[in-house]
Amino acid sequence: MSPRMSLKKLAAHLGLTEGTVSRALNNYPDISSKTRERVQKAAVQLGYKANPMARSLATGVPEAVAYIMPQSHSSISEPFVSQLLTGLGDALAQRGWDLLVTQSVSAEEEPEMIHKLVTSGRVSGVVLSRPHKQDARIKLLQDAKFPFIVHGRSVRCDNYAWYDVDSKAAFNAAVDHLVALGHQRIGFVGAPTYYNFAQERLDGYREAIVANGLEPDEGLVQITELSDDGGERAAGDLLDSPSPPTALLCLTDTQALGALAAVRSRDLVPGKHVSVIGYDGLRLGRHTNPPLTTMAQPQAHSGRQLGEMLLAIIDGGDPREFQILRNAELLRRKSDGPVWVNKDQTKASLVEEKR
Amino acid sequence: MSPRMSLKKLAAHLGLTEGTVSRALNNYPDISSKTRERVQKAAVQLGYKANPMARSLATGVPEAVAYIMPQSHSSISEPFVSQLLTGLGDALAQRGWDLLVTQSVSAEEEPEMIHKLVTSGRVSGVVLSRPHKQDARIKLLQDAKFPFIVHGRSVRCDNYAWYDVDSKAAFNAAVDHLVALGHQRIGFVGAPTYYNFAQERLDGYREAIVANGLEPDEGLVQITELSDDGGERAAGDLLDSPSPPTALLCLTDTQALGALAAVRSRDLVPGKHVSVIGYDGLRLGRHTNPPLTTMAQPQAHSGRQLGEMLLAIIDGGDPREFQILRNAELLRRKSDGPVWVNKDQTKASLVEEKR
DNA sequence: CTGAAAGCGCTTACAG
DNA sequence: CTGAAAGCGCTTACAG
Repeated sequence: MSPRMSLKKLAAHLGLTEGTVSRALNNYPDISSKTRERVQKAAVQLGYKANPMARSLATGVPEAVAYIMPQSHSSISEPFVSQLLTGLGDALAQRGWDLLVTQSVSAEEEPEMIHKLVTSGRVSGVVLSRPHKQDARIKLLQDAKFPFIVHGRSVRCDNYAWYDVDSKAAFNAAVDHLVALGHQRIGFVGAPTYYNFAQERLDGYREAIVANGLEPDEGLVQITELSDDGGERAAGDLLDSPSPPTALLCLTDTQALGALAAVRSRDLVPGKHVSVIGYDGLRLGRHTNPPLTTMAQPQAHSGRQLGEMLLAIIDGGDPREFQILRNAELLRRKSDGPVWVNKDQTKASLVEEKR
Repeated sequence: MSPRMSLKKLAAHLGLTEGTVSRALNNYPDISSKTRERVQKAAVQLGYKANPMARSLATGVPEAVAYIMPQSHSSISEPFVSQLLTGLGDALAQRGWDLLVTQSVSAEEEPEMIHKLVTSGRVSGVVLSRPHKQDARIKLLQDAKFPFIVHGRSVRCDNYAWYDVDSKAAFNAAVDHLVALGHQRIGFVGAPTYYNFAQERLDGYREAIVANGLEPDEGLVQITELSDDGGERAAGDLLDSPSPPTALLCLTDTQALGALAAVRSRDLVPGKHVSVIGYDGLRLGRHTNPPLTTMAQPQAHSGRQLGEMLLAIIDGGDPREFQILRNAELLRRKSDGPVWVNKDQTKASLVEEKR
């Protein structure tokens, strides 16, 4: 490792001034193509790369972007962040930019953290995950006119950039599917609705219940935490109720894992006695008992898209022109099936009997 | 958002020079406590924070560290990187440092990438994952005398810092456990041994086979890729062999997921007809069919430890003093059990019959 | 087309 | 104890 190359050394080596070398390297049009080539060749030969911090300081443009990690609720569904980071990193690498990862200890500190990030001058933009319905972080970023993009949407999402999957449509489709299988009592395992995606999915569920001419029953919806344990508890409560659902629709695959456990622990067979459908399309759903039917999000690459859009916005693009809505698709594995009807006992009485 | 505070403005506001204010902020001893307090109070009031890039440029110490993401082989086991990042971030946050995340497209580019990182001056240290037996990246970092720590170890690991779990001991324990259950033919589902952990675990397995007085049989070891599909194929080959194993020891939980599938698809019951043991202790193992017995790594916090150790090394600590070896523990769920013996047919003939 | 100079926002010897 | 100056490694008007 030679003692780190610098502009000064490179310029001296070439017998030029630093300014000229810098302009040659940055492809300024007013440099003769001859010296430009000479400079660029020498740069690669001597392994010269401009120090990004010095450059950022001089240009005022930090060549980095920050990803705010969501606080994890469950260690299970985190393949997402890894995939997202990979995609983001790819997009940034195209331009030689860096990816910073930050997190806040608590939800309350998030705005404070965003503020620091924005004023710190370390990054040119940020990507947010899992927005709340009313998201203080988004407001902050907007007020500061700071480039950002969100993975998901808040309620009012017309005036910023986002990438999201249509939760409502997905839950419509899931309900339709279950109804087509004969289910009339469909339970919903949800999460606190300050998360906008939790609200959207609940809305999608309710909407489809009505659209299918079923009786809405608030006793069929359970709000719980975003984890397998939460899903297990909520599903258990639903199954133990006087007139239990014959199908369980869960907010996430992680919750659905718990729901499967709840079903099994009552000596019922998921996919036979009780249908269970998750959302996310995590690969690990192939290995559950039984394999989990789920509304699968479109393949990966969301990270890359987010990265590219954010870059475009940093370049001056209008955030409102970067709004992508994708669709989830039903991925049938083995945890759903026709409503269970026994000769002389209904599903409800079967559950009754098990107690 | 007021027009970003600067040292200059703060100094003007206080009627002091930038130098004095800077020293007061950085707790130089030669500043009167009176002005120090006055300055620090004003700084918080006006929300002044030194620009990290400018500061790094001036001090020569980049206040950031890079984590090199391992190329992912499977989207399943990635909860690790998320947890690791969280821990690392926590450790760095104590000092107000940043966490950069990078990745290489291919294994061949890794050294090149490391080189760029080191010479770029953006970070003061790096953390590496999943080293190879002979790891070019480690050599590079050592030659450059650049602070780093590795999550895992290469073969020669006496002269740098690392955090690892004792794979060999874990696989000894797993074999002992299976032998105690009566297993004599224990299959091994592994991965390419350029990964040092793959080699260590294989060594641990072999060692224990011999120590338990069993006949080593290379026909019982299968090397495959680090994914559920890989595990499924390898386990399938083992089960379909003329004299199949009665137990399968897998390099990772992800592979074990595939092994479970292979067992089930042959109408055998994991934990009854064939025992399957994984390694990692992923929570999702609670939801497999049946729940996966595994050698569980010690609880989280490895990220935090790695971060703290790296910081200590950057501060001038001797890397050799930062080497932590932890132990995995057998986490029995439901995929292991006594060797299967039927009245009039052995396990082997049972498999035979299934064909 | 290239050079000389100022500046980005800090820190840190060096004086006094 | 504080001020004045130089410097970190770049970029970018401004001259010529």
